[in-house]
Amino acid sequence: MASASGVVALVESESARSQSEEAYLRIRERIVSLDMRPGSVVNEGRLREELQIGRTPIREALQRLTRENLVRSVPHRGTFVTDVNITDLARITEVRVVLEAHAASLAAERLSVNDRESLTMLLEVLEEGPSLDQRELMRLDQQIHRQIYRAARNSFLETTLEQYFNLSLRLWYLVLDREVGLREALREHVELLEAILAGNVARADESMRRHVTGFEREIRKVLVER
Amino acid sequence: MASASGVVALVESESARSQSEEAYLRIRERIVSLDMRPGSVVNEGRLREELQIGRTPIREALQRLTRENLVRSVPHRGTFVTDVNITDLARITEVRVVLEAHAASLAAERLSVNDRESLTMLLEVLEEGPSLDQRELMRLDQQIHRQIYRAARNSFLETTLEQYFNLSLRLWYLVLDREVGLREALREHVELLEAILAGNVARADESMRRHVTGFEREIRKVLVER
DNA sequence: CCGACCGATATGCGAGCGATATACCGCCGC
DNA sequence: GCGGCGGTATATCGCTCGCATATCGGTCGG
Repeated sequence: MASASGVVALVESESARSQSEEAYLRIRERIVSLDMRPGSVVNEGRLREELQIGRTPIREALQRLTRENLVRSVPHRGTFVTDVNITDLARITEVRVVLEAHAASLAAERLSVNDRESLTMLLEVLEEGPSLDQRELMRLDQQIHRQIYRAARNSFLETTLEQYFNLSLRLWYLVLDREVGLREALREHVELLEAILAGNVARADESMRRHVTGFEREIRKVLVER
Repeated sequence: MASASGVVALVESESARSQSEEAYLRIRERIVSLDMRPGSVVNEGRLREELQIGRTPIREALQRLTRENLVRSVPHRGTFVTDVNITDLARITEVRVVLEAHAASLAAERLSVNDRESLTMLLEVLEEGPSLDQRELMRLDQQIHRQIYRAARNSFLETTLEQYFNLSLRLWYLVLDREVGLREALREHVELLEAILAGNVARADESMRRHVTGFEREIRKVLVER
């Protein structure tokens, strides 16, 4: 018995505890990575057979995604993946700028030994940045942001930022194939991490503001010409 | 049939569309107003009979409240109203300060004619502030904040702030009977509204920061001596 | 006195039923 | 013959209900 559950835990180690959580994470991944395209309909029955998960967990996952603005549900008409538009991009960025900057400030202020170590490692990876392709770059960006959220030591801030980050991440996926000028984000990241590691609160705040607004500018460029 | 549903719609006009929503709002109200005390167990069956609502809607409401940190659910042990402590107060305030201030800035920047009118009305009510008791004061504070959220014209920011506001509101209820020095919040409000109405972004930002941190200071005073 | 079993309790999940809103189609009026 | 309208059909959803499962506390046996 114990060994069986041990194996299960091992197999599903990454994904989930409850089926609800599992469904949520997998559907979210699909939406963020554009595997389910913006504006397309979400077919509950189809998800059920594809994920091999019952109706209740799927339903709960969709409700959660609705609250996070990744899907939109119209009572007896259907559920749709949220569309992408420039207005939302601007609104999301508006919030992200102040929250991310604040997180960076707090991280600079409260940096623990462990967090310092993690950020230092990320900085080292950044140094060899030019050898990375867009997907690796994106993955690295994720790690950096999430590590900063953790380092800010505020669980409320962390979960809120996680939500907004996923919304932004989908936008990045949208422009992934057009060689968009997000490589200069590398320099921004270096500056940002150095500021945090130096405990320079004001500069960390400032750097993160530039980074997030720069991100928006680049995404917007590609988005307007669609 | 049509008339019956019409009557129902009339009776429940304010509260809900779906039973899920109804359950959510009513349970949230109970928690925020301390009718369900922090740390107490949430009995699903009891809620079911008290609210005359089925199991699924209650369950969905509780999940939503879990996401908003108003209840905490431990897998097969029970669901509890989230406890209150000074650390959380500090963390919540940390986020609120930057978000509320940003909302105030945006409101000052984007104020529409209608919003201007609403805020002007609230300002007039404020002028006769001293005649208000604590509960009315609290209600007025709610209206002011929510109106500012709306005036900021950013739906993402609005929903996020709504969540944090409810968390804070519960803390206010906690100290409601001790005549706590939140009356000076009146002056802060006046200054805040005037700044927004004048379109003074920097001052709106500044005023809101003072207001939220002042709020925290007062709550904290009462909280530490418990 | 300690450990293991067992019942109580509460949640997680699945399937079906009734309600509802839309879409389509046929009919009526112009 | 064409356009507007009402009725029916269908798909989806919200909710109820019941079973499976996991954890805890108490008790019995060693």
